[in-house]
Amino acid sequence: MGEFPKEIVPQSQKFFEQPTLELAKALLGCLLVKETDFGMAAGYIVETEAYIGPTDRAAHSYNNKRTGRTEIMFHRSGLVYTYLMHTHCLFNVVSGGEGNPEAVLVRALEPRFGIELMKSRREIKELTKLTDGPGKLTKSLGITMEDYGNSLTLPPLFIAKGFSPESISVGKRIGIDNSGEAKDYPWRYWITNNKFVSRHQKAEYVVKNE
DNA sequence: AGCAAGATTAGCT
DNA sequence: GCTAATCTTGCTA
Repeated sequence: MGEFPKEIVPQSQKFFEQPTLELAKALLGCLLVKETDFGMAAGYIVETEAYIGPTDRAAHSYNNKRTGRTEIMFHRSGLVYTYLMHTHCLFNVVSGGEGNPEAVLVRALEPRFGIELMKSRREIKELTKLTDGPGKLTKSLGITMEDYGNSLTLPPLFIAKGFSPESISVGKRIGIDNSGEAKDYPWRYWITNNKFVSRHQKAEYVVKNE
């Protein structure tokens, strides 16, 4: 780990073993780090969504559906679940524990390290459009399907300790309108007033930290 | 082997 | 707000 700034401290396996809704909140403020041959890029997680497979119609693993794509969700918490959506790779943290297919989708980051590298990958200049969406952040960090199934406690792709947000907003998840009742579950979390979130939405409620 | 759908994005009206 | 782009997965035959 000598090549990383010393403030980058990976989260432990234990961190990923909390209940999925708790983990989705706890991930806010954490640093998502990706290392490649071109260098390291990282950003603070500012927006997440929880997917509780067995009973959540919006989840790929709804009704415990187990396919080549969802297989990793049935494994231990803290692994990488990446999948392709149209032309984009989306990044999720496996949760729920062995045999319980749940996950947290990371939807937006606040760029922190390797910003020039991110800009070159996206071919844009505006900082606020670099990682404000699930497909944008994977392209900026260089996350691909090669990361599928790897552990998030170790390089090249891992989650490190960050800061504790003052306030967390809670709302409905994005882009799942055809998922029946599940579309209204308040399982989207974002750091209140953060300008890097993927979309502005009215919060169902707000959680203040002391 | 064929096909429909999709946890998105960029660009245009 | 609306639509095209673009391609893999998973389901049906």
